[in-house]
Parts: sequence; structure tokens; C-alpha cells
Amino acid sequence: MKIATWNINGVKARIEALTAWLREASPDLVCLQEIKSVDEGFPRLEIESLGYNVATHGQKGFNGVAILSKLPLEDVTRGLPGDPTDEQARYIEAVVSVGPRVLRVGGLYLPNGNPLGTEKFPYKLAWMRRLEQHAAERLAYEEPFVLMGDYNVIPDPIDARRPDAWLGDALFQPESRQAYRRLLALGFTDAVRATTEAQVFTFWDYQAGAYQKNDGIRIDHVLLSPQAADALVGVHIDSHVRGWDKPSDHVPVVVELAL
DNA sequence: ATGGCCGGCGCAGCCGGA
Repeated sequence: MKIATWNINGVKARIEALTAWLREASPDLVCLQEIKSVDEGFPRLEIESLGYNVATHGQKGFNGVAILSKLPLEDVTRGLPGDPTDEQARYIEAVVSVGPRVLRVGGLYLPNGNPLGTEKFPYKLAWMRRLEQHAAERLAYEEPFVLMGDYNVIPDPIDARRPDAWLGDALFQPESRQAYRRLLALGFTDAVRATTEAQVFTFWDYQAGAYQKNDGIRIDHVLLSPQAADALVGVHIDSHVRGWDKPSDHVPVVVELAL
């Protein structure tokens, strides 16, 4: 099956691109980030008409995540455990049955953390601690589990065209990168890095002709549990979508699993 | 060489993003 993650930067502004890409790529399951919509405002019918089940976890104006799936979504949970006072809609999880097996999927929109020196950066790091705790609990199930989304972390210098330009940025701080490595050390496989050593990007800023200059970063990641990694067939970044009219600044990352 | 954007909200710019 074909699963994907895509930060669409506003589902209302992106509905044409989203439906065009769903028709073109025909993924079985997609995690969306930054829907920037309340649940009632999500264009559910247009997406259901393409054969998808829809689960959303939205909020007004900012953030918001969703899962689209051709297979029925079971056991949908919303919000990342560990802080009942956190009101930002950044995590959704569900299970799909693939024949006799199950696939568990967590879709996340990790806090940006900028600017440094404000409360936003500690919030990011605390969120990553909570994610680590939750991921460890899920890995203990020893089932195919995919944790994917916009991590807002540039893991290594090769993951930026101009790493020097990101030195003062929350996405490339040592603490952010270390927290990402701690997550991997739990036993996850970074699907992109498992299949290529090449420099590849998932985000290009709207400013300064970044896409035309290929001045990008890799911050959208697909992490596979050992059981999911065993089923890994291939990975594809749909970079061409960044060149469409009214694009998101992120592009879809697609993973094929033999499930 | 430098600077360059976009979406939501809501109807003017500001906030947030990366």
C-alpha cells in the first residue's frame, strides 16, 4: 500500500491541488498537516467523493491535522498525550486493517519553535519529549507503525541546501536534532534516509525564488517501526507538486509498503 | 548584488509560518 504525508498549508486554499494530487498519485492513506480549519470547515465531501474516509483534528486558523484513507479508519485518537493543557491540534492517530494485518499511523505537525529565545522553542522541545514517550509506548505493540508528518527538524547538514543559513533557526538547533535522533534511537527507520544518500528536499520557502534555486530543506519525515520497515518497498518525494499553481510550500512524501 | 511570500481572519493589517 501507498501511504503519504503532506503539509498542505491550508486546506481551503489547497483543495484544488489536493484533489488533483489525490487523483494523480492515488495514495491509500495520507496524513495532512496545517489544514488551518476547524473540523466542520474541512472539505470532507470533495475528498470522500474520491473514495477516502476522512478523520480530522482541526482548530481555528492555525495548525490542524487529518488522515485520509481508502480503508476504514479505526480507533481514531486526537491530540498528543502528556499535556492536557496543550490546546494545539498537532497529532492524530488511527489504525487501518490490511487484510489480516493492521497498520497504525500517527500523523504529526511538530511545533516550529521559532523564534529562539521565546517560549516557542521550549514548547517544541517539550512536545518532542512527549512524542518520544508516546512513540515508545506504541513501539511496544510490535506492530507495523508509521509516524509521519512535518517534523520541523532538519536532521543533518545534508538536509539543507544552505545549512549555514539555518544555524540560528529552531529547525536546525542541536537540541532539535538530538531529540529527532532520540526518536530514531527508539527503533524507527527514517524511510527517506534508508533508501537514498542523496540530498533531497520536502520544503522550499515561498520567498526569494527558493524552489527555482532548489534552496530547500528536508523536514517532512516518515518514520517506520521495525515491523513497518520490514515491509518497506520504496520512497518517493513528489517534488513536482511544488511547481503547480498555488502550491503549498511543502510537497508530499510517499512510501510504498508491502502490506 | 539584493530582495523577493503566503494563508487565515475578516475587511486592515497583523500573526504565524520556516
